[in-house]
Amino acid sequence: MLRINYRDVRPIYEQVRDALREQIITGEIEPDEKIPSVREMAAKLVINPNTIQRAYRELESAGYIYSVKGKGSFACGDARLVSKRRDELLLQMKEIALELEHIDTPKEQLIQVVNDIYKEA
Amino acid sequence: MLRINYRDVRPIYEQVRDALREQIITGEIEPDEKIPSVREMAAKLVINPNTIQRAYRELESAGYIYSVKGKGSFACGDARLVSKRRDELLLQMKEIALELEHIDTPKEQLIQVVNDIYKEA
Amino acid sequence: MLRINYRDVRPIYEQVRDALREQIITGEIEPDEKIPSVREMAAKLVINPNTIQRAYRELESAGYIYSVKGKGSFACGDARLVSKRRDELLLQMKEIALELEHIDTPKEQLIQVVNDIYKEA
Amino acid sequence: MLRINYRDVRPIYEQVRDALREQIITGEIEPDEKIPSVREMAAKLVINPNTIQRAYRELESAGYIYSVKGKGSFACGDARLVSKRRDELLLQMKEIALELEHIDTPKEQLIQVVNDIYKEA
DNA sequence: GTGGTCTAGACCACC
DNA sequence: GTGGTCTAGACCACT
Repeated sequence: MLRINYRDVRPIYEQVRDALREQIITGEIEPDEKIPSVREMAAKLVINPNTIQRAYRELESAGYIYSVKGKGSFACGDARLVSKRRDELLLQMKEIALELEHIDTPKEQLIQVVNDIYKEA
Repeated sequence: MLRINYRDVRPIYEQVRDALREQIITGEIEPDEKIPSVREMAAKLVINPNTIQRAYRELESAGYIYSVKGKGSFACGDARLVSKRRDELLLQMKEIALELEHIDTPKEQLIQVVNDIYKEA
Repeated sequence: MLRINYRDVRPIYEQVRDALREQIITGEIEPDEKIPSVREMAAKLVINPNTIQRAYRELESAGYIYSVKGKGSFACGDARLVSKRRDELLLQMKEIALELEHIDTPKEQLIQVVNDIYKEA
Repeated sequence: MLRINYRDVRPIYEQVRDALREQIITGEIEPDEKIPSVREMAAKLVINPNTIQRAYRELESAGYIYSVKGKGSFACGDARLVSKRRDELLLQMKEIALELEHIDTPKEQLIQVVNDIYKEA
């Protein structure tokens, strides 16, 4: 279940956003399944509704959920959106790596960054 | 030489800003060397002075140049600028790698990107 | 309410920026609450929209608000914002105290300033 | 004598500037005494002349030295300039302390900042 | 001459 | 409607 950790370094809206995204990606929330309304979620977690709305807004613009006026928000099951986002990110990473190489950054430092991320996970 | 590419997706002020930052970091522009005045640069590139000034302003607040009223703008040359920029880039890369990990991208794909860059060089 | 003082030595965009930052930090503007659009604020204060936008742009790059194209600008409410601002101010104070020490200002004068502020409160 | 420390966290121009200011304030360099030209100083310290020029420029605008075209730069012996600068800085410090008090910063933190500065000196 | 601020008005992309 | 970029032209303070 979704739980807020106030000691987390991430802001609350990121915790909500990431948790829901995780549930959608893993299939815990099925495609086109309804997710709680902004008000329900805000009441359940005792959080400002604006914060929930921000999480939903980002999930929608990232293509993980879609909302239907008067009906609510629903999980989006389109795997192609994820793949498209992955390509964008890999391209951005390429450009950053290029500039890092250009200012003589040892390759090991870049590898280190990647390893650190995948170790924590 | 600094040249504007109107087909570039980046706005003009970002192109100017990034090109100058590059020249300062690589030492092409010497420490405390005077850079062209806002009006000179605007005339040379056939761009509105306001647009140049925005580029200069962002470079100043990022610590790459400093401006003196009535005198001009100067490069903040310093060996530490390179490591500062490197830190910026590594942080950006970290954030991108984090999101890639979140959407279940195999670690090997990230390593591949890094390897490709350093192989070409 | 936010009001412009034309006799203030600070430029207009700084007055707007500082006033909004204050409201966000103190919680007068709630987390993720929508703030007036660039055009609304410009109309209300009878100021050019470009000037308002500059204030918003600086607030965004400093992490106090976030803007979404086509939707509006929103406060980045977070308890950590206060401690962030406190760190900024303490750093500024440190630099000023350093220069004061450099010109042989007696330590007692600096302590006096601090005491005066906290006595009034 | 003035010596550069490359391990110092301060940039070179600040080291030069602060060292000269110190010598002027303490009277080691007498009022209206000529200080080395930009080129002489740059040659002696094996530093980019631009960097020396920046140090001199800041000392001039801060009122510690004055330059006469074709003759060189000279120490400024006017104590009133220092006193004026001190007042400016104390005023700035007052404003910062006011905002710090406003966001419930414990008075001890401000005192701490002052103490740290005067301990190092 | 220099940097810096401000206005007025246009255009774009996104929602 | 929204934020964002760009232009044209004015004015100020400082050197």
